[in-house]
Amino acid sequence: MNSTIEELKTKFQQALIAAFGSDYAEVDPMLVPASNPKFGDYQSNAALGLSKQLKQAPRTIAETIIQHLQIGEICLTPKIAGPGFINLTIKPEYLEAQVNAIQTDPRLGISPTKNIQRVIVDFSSPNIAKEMHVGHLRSTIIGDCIARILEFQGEDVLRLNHVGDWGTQFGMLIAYLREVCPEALTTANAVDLGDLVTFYKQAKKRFDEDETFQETARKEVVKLQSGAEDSRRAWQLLCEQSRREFQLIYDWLDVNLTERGESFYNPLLPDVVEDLAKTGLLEEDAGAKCVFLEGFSNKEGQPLPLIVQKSDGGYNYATTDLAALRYRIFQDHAERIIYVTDAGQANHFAQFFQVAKRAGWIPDAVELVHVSFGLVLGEDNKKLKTRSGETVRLKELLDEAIDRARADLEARLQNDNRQESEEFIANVARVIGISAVKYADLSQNRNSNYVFSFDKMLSLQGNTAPYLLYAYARIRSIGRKGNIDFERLQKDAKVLLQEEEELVLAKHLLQLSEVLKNIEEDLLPNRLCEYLYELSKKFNKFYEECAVLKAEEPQRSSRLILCDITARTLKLGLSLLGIQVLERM
RNA sequence: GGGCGCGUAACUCAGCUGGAUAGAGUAGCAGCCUUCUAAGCUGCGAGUCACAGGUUCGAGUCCUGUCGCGCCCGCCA
Repeated sequence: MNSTIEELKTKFQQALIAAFGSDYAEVDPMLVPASNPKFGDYQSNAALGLSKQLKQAPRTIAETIIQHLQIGEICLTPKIAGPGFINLTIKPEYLEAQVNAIQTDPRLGISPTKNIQRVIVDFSSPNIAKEMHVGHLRSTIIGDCIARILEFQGEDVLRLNHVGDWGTQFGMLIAYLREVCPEALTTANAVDLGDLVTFYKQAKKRFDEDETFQETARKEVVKLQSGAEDSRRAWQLLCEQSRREFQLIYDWLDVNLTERGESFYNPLLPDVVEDLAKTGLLEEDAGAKCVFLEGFSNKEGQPLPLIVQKSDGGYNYATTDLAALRYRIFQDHAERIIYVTDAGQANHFAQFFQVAKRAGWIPDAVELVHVSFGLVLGEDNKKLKTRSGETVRLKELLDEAIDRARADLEARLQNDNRQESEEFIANVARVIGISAVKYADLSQNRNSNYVFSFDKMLSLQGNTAPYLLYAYARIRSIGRKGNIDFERLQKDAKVLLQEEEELVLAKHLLQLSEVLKNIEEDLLPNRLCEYLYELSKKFNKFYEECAVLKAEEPQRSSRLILCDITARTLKLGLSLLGIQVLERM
């Protein structure tokens, strides 16, 4: 199914050619949703822009365009308003036909993309032997959502977890554990991740203070990198331990990822440096091999280098990222590579992208995108920390969301005198808690910092997950009450749009495809949240004004169809956010 | 010193390629349940879009500068 806006765009282009000649074939009809419902559904701003070129008044141009416009099937008679806007209102019959068409379509009228791209979404990426923190939570939630949307659009998506499982920190940690807790290096589960994190902090402190220890740690890195049996085994144990811990979080969040950590690229690092040398970009500075960057300077105004091999011969993250980039392009055949990390790494991405481009490693058809996001702040507007100043453990954060959701639910059950099973309560609390956390994150423009507030995200009012889940549950409740078989409804019933609320709802239902198309380009999940929030509001208004079960036929069936499509749209939209729905709540 | 981002209602935030009178939600006030889940709906008030210039028929949106906040800046990731 073609989207209405696309169809209208084509009609406008034809009208422009008919009116002003083929020179105007490329003119953008500037077709956008109306800025205010009283102006109709869509507006074209083309006449205003053409005024200078045609040396005519915008309103005159608008009239000429309308004379050549053949949209009688879709719209009521266009109206010229203000300085020269062309306002369009979609015909109810056209809307009815569109709604009827999507009703029988499992994809709700959204056709998969025709030019399938190989897309890599690199997200989550926690560090082994460290606790996942809220920054990883944002990356995980946003990355998963983007991956889900691209997958639904039909793209060939590879979700990669670029875990920090390599590098100097392991030498440090292993050396330290050899001293204080050798069993951790030989026995699975000898210590839990929390202890490991403590050891890691102690090791870091020791590393910073003790030169002898630094030397021991460096030797340990060399041992590990050269493949020494016991070091290797110790490293593997640490990784497995962390991996299990991460998996618990991913299970809670319902997130799938393919782990391909930094260590994977280890054998490819020497080639990166060698090939850079061949391009002539590589320089040596203070013993380090580096590429000097364009447009980046240090405090003294000197060009800044991207270091790919340290003076001690070791490699660092820039090298790994370059190796990963080449692998993704030449082995995975990625055409679009999306990195979901915090905005603090913007420099790093701009830098190694630049080097890769100058080295000629990025084919024209490949797009590199850093999807960055702001910090998670506490309600004091500072970086989110526990009261004691520690980073917040993700598991505890999710637990608290679920506990609070449960407390809210139980209070309400008591208030309404409802009896529900423990299983029901536990499930509803879990879904609400987790979705509240996810939705709070996704519903904000990712570029800005985000203030984390349990009270706001779990609130029953406003742009929150519970509000959307409630709208869905309300519809399902109608279905139960009326004993409706929505599958059978599809066969013979037709939608009739008469009341204002019905028209408004139907128009909104038809816009999902456009919204998803935009998100595929700008990768802003908050646009989908906004769409779903508007949908819920419009449904609630409809619910308030239009009785469904008590309506007479054929209105009753027609309204049931609207309910059905709304529910399916909410379910689909929420699933793209990584959020489950509840039949009852 | 440089880079990136942000600055919109009392608070938290939307605002898509520049378009009509800048929108939501919270909080406040006033209404609506014998009716499909009131976790809802309706109404009211609330703004120098940080500031100053510029481009344009038209700027919250683009350009330049200033101020404020945050993050990042050579051998950690």
